[in-house]
Amino acid sequence: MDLRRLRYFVAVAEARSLGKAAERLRMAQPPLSVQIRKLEAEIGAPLFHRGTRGMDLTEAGQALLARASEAMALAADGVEAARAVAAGKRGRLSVGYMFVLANAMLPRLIPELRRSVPGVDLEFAELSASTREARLLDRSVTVALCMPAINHPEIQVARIGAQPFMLAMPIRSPLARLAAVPMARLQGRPLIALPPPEQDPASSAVAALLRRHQVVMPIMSRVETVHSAMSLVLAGEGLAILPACARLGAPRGIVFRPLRDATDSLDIAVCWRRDSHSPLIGTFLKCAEKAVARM
Amino acid sequence: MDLRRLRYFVAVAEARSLGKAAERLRMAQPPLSVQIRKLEAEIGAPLFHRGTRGMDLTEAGQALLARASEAMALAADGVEAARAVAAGKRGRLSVGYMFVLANAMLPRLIPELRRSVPGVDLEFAELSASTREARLLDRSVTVALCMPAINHPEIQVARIGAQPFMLAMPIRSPLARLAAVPMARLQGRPLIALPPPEQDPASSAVAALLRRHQVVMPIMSRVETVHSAMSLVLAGEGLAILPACARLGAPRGIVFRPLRDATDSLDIAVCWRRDSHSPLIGTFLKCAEKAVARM
DNA sequence: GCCAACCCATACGTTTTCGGTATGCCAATG
DNA sequence: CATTGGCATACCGAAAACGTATGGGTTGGC
Repeated sequence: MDLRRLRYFVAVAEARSLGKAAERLRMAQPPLSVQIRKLEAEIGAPLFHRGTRGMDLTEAGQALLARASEAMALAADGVEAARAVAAGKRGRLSVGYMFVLANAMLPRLIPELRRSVPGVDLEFAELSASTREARLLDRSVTVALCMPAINHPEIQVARIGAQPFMLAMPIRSPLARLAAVPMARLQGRPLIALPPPEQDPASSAVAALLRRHQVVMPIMSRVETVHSAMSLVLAGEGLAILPACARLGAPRGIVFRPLRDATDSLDIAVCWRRDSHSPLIGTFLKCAEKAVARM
Repeated sequence: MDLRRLRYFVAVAEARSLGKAAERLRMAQPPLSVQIRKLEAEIGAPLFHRGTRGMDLTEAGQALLARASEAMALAADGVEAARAVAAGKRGRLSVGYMFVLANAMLPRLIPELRRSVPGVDLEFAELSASTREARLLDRSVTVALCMPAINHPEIQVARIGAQPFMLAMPIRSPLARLAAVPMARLQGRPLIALPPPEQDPASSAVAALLRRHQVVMPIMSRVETVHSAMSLVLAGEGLAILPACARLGAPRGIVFRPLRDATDSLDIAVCWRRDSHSPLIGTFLKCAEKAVARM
C-alpha cells in the first residue's frame, strides 16, 4: 500500500475526473490513469464508475476515501509533529535536579520554563549524586541541575553559577552565636559527611577546604543526601558543611553561618548527554541562568 | 511522504536495530539504512540515536512513531473496508419499492435481508412510477422492486413473480356480492386510472385487458399512485383494476374480487443499473424471490 | 448526420527510485 | 591487537513511475 497512490486516489475522487486531478497534481493524465488502475487491481475491485463525464466513486471507493484521507492527514501530522519536536516547539523535557538546589531554584525556574516552552510536557525528578549520571545516560532525564558538575566524557556541562560553603548547625550550638565562623573553630568537631568523593564530588571539595585550612573534623556519619545530613545535624550528631543554597530547604532548628576566610564554592551546572541535540536544552539553559541570577 | 518509508521506520523503531528490522522486512540492511536516512532528510531532523548497540528513537522519532503506526493501520483498514464493501460484506443498500408491493413484500423481505447481509446499512424509499427510473440512474437507490418492470437500456431486470389483476370497489358496490366479477359486468362503469402508459406501464396492461374483452370503461380520474386510486374508489368515484397484492394495503371499506376469464397479470421485478456490479444485488435478488414465494 | 471536443485507456521510451552485493568505518570485546 | 557486531557508503542491476503519442468511445453543436 503506497501513500502516493492514496494521494492520487483522493485527488481523483475530489476532482471527479482524471484530467482535472492530473492538472492539480501537476502530472500528465495517462500515468494517473495507470496508478488508479493499479490501486484498483491491488484492492481487487473497481473504485470508480467510468462514465463519459468523468469518474464517480463506487461504494467501495467511498469506503476507502474516508480512511485514505484520514491516513494521509495522520501521516502529514506525524511529520509535522516530528518537526515540531525537533524544533523544540513540542515534546517532553525531563528535568533532573539535586535536592540542594530544589528550594532555591525550582520556584524561579519552573514558571520561566512554562513561559518559554508552552506545548512542551515538563517532568521533574529529584536526583541523588549516585544516580544522576545513569539517569542522564539512559535518557530518563534530559537535563540535570547538578551541584557540582558531572565529570563524564559523554556528558556535557554548562556552569551557570556557584554557591559558597556554609556551616550548618543546630540553633543551640555555641557557634551559632557568631555571625561568621572562623575555620579554626571547626577543629575536632564532628562532621556529617556526604558519600566519599568517588561517589559524590561535593565531598572532595569539602575535604580540600578542610585540608587547606589544616582542620581535621572526625566523620561521625556518612549520609546519602543533603536532606539526611540536615536531619542528623538537627539531631545533634554533628555539623555539616553545605552550599549556601541548602539553607532554603533546611528544617527549623538549623542555622547556617558563613565560613570566614573560606572562599571555596561549589559550582551549579546544567548537564546533558553530549549527543542530545534537542533545542529544548538550549532553552532550558537560558531559563536556568535566569533563575540562578535571581537567587 | 511515502507509506513504505513509514513502514520501514516503524519496523526499525520496533526492532531497535537496522539489521533485525531488515531481516523482518525480508530485505538487506544497506537499502534500509538509506531509506531511513532519506526519511530523516525529508523531516529535517534525526529520528534515531545511532549507538554501537543499535538504533534508538529520538523524541522526534517517538512523536512520528505514534502517528505513523496509526496512519498505516488506517490505510490498511481502508483497503480492507473497500474489499469488504466490494464483496458485499459491508456497505449500503438502498432499496426502492413501489407502494403496491410494500405491504405484501416488505414484511417478508426486510427480515430476510437483515439476516443475509448483517453489516450492511439498509435504506428504503418508496418510489413512484414516474421517478423510479431516475432514482436508479442517479444511484439514489441501488435496486428497485417494480411492478411492472422498467424498460430502459441502462437498467437490468429480473422477473421474480406476477400478480393477477383484481377489481377494487367499495364494499357497498353491488358487484361486491359476486365471488368473481365477469369482465362483461365492467362495461360502462367508471374507472379510476393510473397515469397514461408512457408514464406508467401498468396502465397499458389494464388498457390491453379491457380492449381484449371489448369492454369500455370511461376514465373518471387519473391519479398518480395506487394509494390515491384506492382513496377515490373508497370515495365512490369509480372502480380500479389493480394487481392482487394491492389489497394488502387497502383501507377498510374496499374489497377486491377476481376478474373471471381474465388471466392477465402484472410482473413483479427487481431492477438495477446494468453497471452496478455490487454482489449485494445478487443477494437482494435471492431475498426478494424468497419473499415473493411466500406471498 | 458528421465533425469537433472531451475523457479515459493503452503503448512505448526515458528517467527516477529502489533493492542487492561488496566494502568501509567505528566501537566494544576478549 | 584481532575479532565481532552494527551502521554507512559505493556501485550496479531491476523495477516502477512519468511523459509523449495515440486510440476509442461518447456528447454536443453546426
